Amino acid sequence: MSWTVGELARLAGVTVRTLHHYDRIGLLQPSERTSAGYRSYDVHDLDRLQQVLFYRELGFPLDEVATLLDDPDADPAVHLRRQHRLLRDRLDRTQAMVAAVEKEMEARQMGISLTPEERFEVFGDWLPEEYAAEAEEKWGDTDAWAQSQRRTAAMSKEDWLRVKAESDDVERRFAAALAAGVPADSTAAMDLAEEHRQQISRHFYDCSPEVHTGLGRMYVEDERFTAYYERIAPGLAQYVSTAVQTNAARQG
Amino acid sequence: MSWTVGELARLAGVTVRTLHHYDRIGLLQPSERTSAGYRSYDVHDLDRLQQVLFYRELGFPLDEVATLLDDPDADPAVHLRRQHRLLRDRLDRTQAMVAAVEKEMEARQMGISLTPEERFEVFGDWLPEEYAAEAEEKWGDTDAWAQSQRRTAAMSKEDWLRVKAESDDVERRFAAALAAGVPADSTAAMDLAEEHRQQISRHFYDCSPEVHTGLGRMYVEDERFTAYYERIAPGLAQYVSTAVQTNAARQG
DNA sequence: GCAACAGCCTGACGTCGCGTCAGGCGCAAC
DNA sequence: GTTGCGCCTGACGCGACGTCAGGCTGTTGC
Repeated sequence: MSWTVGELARLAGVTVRTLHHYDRIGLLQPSERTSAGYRSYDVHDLDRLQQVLFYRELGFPLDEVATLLDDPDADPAVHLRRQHRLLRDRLDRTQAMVAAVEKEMEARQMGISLTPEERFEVFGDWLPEEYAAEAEEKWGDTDAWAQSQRRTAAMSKEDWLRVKAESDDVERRFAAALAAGVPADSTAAMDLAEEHRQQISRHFYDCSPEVHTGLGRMYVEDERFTAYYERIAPGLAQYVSTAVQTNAARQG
Repeated sequence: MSWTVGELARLAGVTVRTLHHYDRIGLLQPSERTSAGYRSYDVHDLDRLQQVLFYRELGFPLDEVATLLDDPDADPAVHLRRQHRLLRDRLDRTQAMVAAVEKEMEARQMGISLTPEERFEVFGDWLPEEYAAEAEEKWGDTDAWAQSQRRTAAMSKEDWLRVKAESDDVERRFAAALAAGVPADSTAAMDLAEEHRQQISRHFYDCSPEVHTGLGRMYVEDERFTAYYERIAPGLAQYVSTAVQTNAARQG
């Protein structure tokens, strides 16, 4: 059994142009061409298209989709598990948005209004979806990653909220220290950094001082992390980074 | 209280460039400029930005967001209700995708594989999200729309599935008639069309023969509907359209 | 046996929602 | 008074296609 572009397009609910595009960029090349140059897709191509559409729907850029699908040691089961996780993340996120809307409706009915921070909270909940893929790219082959995957996979939504509350707390105390003018290389700041390290070890993976140093560097080098901390308070990314790295040096 | 671009960007989790862009295209213009030309956002701007981000997250193009927000008789409560609905649609859709992934996992474990149609089913479930906005644009001020809104708002997920199964059935029988060479203006095809009309009346809104004629025209004129029917079978859009319009003429 | 027509092909340019410089002004701090 | 961060306005770039234009192919109807 094989399909022409038009047939596959109808089947999958995309346009012919999209399939042309995927061909051109090498994301999905038909396994055959007829003598007249017509594209001919077989069942494996169809399989791949399904995966592509899945990751695309979840917001992955096409080049990342390509690297995910071309990873030689990612069998179908790996993809299915990952997709399952990503979807659950999305469910959680959507539920959070529902909750936010309901909160606003209630507030409105009671005639009160929310603070600016409260109103944008739901948009700031970065951490899951977007980052998951990149993180795996970088550290997918490390023990830490596997360990983190196992632990977080077993976590319920309530577990997540507890973990998030705990880390929010440390972040707030970091921000307070920064605002109070406490130097980033002071003992107080380093103690916060140490607390941060132990949190990671408890909830995600063994975070040695060396690993923590790497994380600290990333907070100022990877703009995603930088943006995350800067949204809490300007200068916080650099502050936490310094505290973490000084603390690691103290331990070592 | 007012905010500079940078402050608002951090608060809302977007970039300064994004706010510049929204200003340029008129989607969100700061209520004031300082003497030096600096943008100054007040609490209403902040309010509007939140709405913009909400609709954007739900996949609306920015110009549609603008028309939604600039609608004079859409008070905040209307937006909240709509957002609540859109989110519930999204929850359903995501849950359907989770179910699809789990179905695949099971199939894989039992060593069987799904049919191509089954595998793309989840991507074909058009109808809600994307269309909702446009539909309201076109018919938001009609009685039919209000009626449909009231009824569908009260429907549970099971109700939806029942309705969908019913309409799928008629669509399949239309496709079978087309495949069997039954003319679109035959009594058999018109009977199917009549069944279609009564389904709409039962589940959504009073669909008079005249309204049904309009719908029929749309099936070939609006490419979204055309695509929907063409995915079931090539030529089905035109076929259903003709059957519906001939049937309406018979009634009239 | 050939005309008609739907479907396929390859450029190539357009669009949307920003990202990313470049070059320059404003203002608060040291 | 200069250092430096934040703001400004162009202007070009990019990802993921949409949308013609111009031409070949393959099936169907007479």
